[in-house]
Amino acid sequence: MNLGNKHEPTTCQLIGDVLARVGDKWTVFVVRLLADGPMRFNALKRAVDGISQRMLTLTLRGLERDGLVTRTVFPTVPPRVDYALTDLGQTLITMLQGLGAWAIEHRPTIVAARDAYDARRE
Amino acid sequence: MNLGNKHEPTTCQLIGDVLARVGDKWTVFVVRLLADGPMRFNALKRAVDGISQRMLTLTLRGLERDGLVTRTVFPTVPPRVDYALTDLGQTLITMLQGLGAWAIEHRPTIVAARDAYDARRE
DNA sequence: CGGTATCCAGGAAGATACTG
DNA sequence: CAGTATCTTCCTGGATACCG
Repeated sequence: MNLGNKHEPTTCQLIGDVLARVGDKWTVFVVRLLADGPMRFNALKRAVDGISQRMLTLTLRGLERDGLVTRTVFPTVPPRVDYALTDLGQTLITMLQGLGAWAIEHRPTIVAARDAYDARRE
Repeated sequence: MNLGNKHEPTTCQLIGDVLARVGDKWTVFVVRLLADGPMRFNALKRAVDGISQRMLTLTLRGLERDGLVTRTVFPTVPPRVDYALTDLGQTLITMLQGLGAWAIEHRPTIVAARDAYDARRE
């Protein structure tokens, strides 16, 4: 960890923070789903293929903590909990679209470079 | 958007790939430094505070493999190896600037949300 | 239904030592 | 100088079981 002695974080470190938040295994999927509207816990669990209950909980807690997602409990029986993006969370969508566009545009190049590299080393 | 198709990668998964590449602990720092021009191995090591030789090597190999960075060996004594961004690597810079702008703009909000959350749970 | 609590395996990353 | 090799430690995430 390199938070040095400077009092102001560098842009690099800020980017690092964002990526630490958004760059984990599941966050993008969850945020993307919530972009279309609020969802219940098990709806998310079903929609995000392969996620464990534990990881969904952790992901949602992290997003909630950073003010990107709200958690609303309806005290019914059986209980119901809705998750929804906050305004701040919505702004994330735009950024993710940027990432998505870049990914779509350059993926063929990257795959080709990867294959070439692997062939060279094989 | 449709997420059900399992045969072609969804945008979400593409974004996930990008984040897996760029979202690790050191990549952003290295790319940011190379944005200003080529650098030698030890220059990078000195500039990226706290990185181990091992992790710098791994980071650079990964970037090289994906065609984001070139590795040029000068067969001098002592040896000299320059790393530089490729054109593809340059396009990453723009994206990182987007992330940086988002981070700078919303960081206060996130920190506040985090503090509020922690206070609530404390 | 919507979680927690607990255990465990596997990979990521640090420290250190050695090499062309 | 620019790495590789090895060891170890730490953390992430999966599986499972249980609770309000």
